[in-house]
Amino acid sequence: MEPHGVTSEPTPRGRARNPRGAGARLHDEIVDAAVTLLDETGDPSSLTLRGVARATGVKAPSIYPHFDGIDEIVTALIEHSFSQLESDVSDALAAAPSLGDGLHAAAHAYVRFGWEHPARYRLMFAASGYAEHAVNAYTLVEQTLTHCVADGTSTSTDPHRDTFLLWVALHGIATLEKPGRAELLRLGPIDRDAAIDDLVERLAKITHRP
Amino acid sequence: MEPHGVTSEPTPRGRARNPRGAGARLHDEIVDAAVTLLDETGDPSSLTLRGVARATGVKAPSIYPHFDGIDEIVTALIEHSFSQLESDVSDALAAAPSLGDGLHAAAHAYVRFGWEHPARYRLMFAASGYAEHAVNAYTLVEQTLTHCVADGTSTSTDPHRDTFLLWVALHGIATLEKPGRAELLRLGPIDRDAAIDDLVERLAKITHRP
DNA sequence: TGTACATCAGTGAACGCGCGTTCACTGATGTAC
DNA sequence: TGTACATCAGTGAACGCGCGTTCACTGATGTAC
Repeated sequence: MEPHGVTSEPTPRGRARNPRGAGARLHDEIVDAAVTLLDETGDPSSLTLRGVARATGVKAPSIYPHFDGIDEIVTALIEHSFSQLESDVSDALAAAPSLGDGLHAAAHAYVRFGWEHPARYRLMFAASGYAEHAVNAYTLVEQTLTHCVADGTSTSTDPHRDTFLLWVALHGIATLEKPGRAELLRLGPIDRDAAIDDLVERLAKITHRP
Repeated sequence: MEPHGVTSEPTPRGRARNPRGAGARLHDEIVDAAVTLLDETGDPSSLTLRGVARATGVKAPSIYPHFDGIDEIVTALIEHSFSQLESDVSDALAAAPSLGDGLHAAAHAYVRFGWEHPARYRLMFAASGYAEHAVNAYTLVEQTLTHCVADGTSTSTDPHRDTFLLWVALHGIATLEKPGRAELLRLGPIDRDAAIDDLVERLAKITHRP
């Protein structure tokens, strides 16, 4: 039993103070906490300076040595998320046994990111400055598609444009959220994974399936 | 000249008190003000009860006889917006000289709504309850596509699924915001209106152009 | 080796602000008699 | 027709809350001598 009215919380949330030279560690802990907070609440308005501090296990003023305000934290969160998305996509491409497989795998990886982190995915593209980041994954796909054309896997006559169409469509399916939603929409059962494959084939003009 | 320090604002924002039986008028004025506020700020966090009251030209407590809180206002805003989107799409369909033209026109109308009201469009689909509303525009398109198949305009073998693919793709291009963004993205000049036509043709399998 | 001091990571207390919500009110307009 | 009253649309003042931001501080750890 605790003494009356005393709830024991000596260390804040189990976070131990960082050792001497490692103050910079808190910087990354703050970004990680913000990511988790957004993923768990699903609500961008939960990203307040005090809220992120709480989630990090630290008091609000401790944020300032690392970030000038919530906007800088959000910027860091977005940057972090884009590089995660980019490596998801490039890993999927790299692991595939063929170029055609690679395009399919990359598309699934891209959409999966959106389905698994819907609030974060939305925030990434809601900000006006997503341009530079998005371009990386984009050019990766465009190059692959160009190779597919050289290779005979695709009959695209304009890989640049077709990559754009594919990207736009994948972005759409990624933001219309998870499988299971189709039933909710009373559209009858639609296999969303198969839909991704269809989009790849029709928009990137992949002729023979893996 | 005004007397010292006195800014003349006798009537609040030019709004005149509603006449006797017409208290319900304020209900619609509040929704309209919320729509305008969201469209103009582009920021869903601007939708606070006090903010909407200000935009309506009324004090905060005056909201309560009409709405229980900001959530009810947002619900009304979303409903209003979906019926606007739905009539945009069905008007475009109705005005077209042929079924194939109709599909193209409907697609453009749909995407235009997203481009012209980006924050509102996002909010409509961010809410978890968009299902029932979205289904209306969806079935309208599905019926048209089915007629296109009967008609020979489309070679689709599964209009239900292809409508889904088309919708998803249009949703994608609608949320990636306005033309002009492509240059910003350093993707080179991509004609976004032509992209919409491409999506319609490839995903709804429209064979002959209007 | 001991000790004074500097540095570093982070806290506590306080502030002003806009928010949501309540309650009693005001003043114009319609209605009963 | 006149007058008392009810109703209706909306306001003013106040509250507690979480927010962002500031400032002086604490206490542990490394460093100079």
